[in-house]
Amino acid sequence: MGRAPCCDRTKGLKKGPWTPEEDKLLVDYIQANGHGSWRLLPKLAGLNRCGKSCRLRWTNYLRPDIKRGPFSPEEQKSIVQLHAIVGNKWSMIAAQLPGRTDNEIKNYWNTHLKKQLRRMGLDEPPPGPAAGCPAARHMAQWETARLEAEARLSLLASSCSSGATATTATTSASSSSTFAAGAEKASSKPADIFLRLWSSDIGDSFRRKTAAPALPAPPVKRKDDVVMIKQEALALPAPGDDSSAASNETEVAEALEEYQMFLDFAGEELGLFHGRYGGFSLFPPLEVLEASLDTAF
DNA sequence: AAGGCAAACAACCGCCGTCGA
DNA sequence: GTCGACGGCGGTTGTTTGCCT
Repeated sequence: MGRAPCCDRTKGLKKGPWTPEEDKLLVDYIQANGHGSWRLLPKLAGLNRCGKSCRLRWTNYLRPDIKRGPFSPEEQKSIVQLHAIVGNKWSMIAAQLPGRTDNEIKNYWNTHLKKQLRRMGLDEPPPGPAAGCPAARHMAQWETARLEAEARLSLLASSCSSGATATTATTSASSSSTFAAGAEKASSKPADIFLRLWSSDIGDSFRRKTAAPALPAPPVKRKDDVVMIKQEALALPAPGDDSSAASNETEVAEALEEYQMFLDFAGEELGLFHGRYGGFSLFPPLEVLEASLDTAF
């Protein structure tokens, strides 16, 4: 179903750059009355603009919480990481960067980061049909799985290091949503980027839009590692009585085994994709995953 | 100094999803 | 269930700015 343009062009509404006077009218009106209906706003505020133009001007430029100025290295890094995960979902990326607008991030990506990555030989996969190819979808699914796995590891690590039981992280191993809730409960300030991501709108969006693949049960390759991790995790003092401790042991063991499955399977997928994007992969090399296990425990 | 060019950024356009009548 | 209004989003375009020759 098509729809009529939001602005009646026959009325000679002004287009193009905004003047300081127009900005002032818009800011004054919104600060006094809120924006209400954007369609009615221009008339009420005395502006000869269409409502859509007013909304864009406000959200992208005039809003008081907008942070202007150059992107910090941390912000750049976040944008690259988030773009690798969610693609051109600028609003989702902007939601993770307080004070930055989707338009600003989009422009910054197109004018700076895209070129930087290209120069570094980290070009994007070709746009168009390839984006919907099975390999790309497969990759997105695995990224979802990896995020959850990393988040679980983060939660386990934070729970262990704080002396708390790992129960919170593990009782919900079969449920992403309860896991996310558990993660939030376990730490008001999530431990790292993966946990923050998983607890964020992005993680939520993944959980809703991209169902994690139904994992076949792959053979656990690095059994020694799992055993070692289990032993170390289980050696931690578990508060509560003995029966709950036994239950905790099982849950911890299950969670760790599940995480190991993620790692092993992702590692295999890494090998599959590693050369595809010039060595730039969403999946960290297996050694890095192993290192993260080492540092976490 | 002037013209050409590319980079950067603001703003527009059109599509989509949601909501209420 | 259908339709229209609305806001949001991503892609694209237009304008400005700065650099180079």
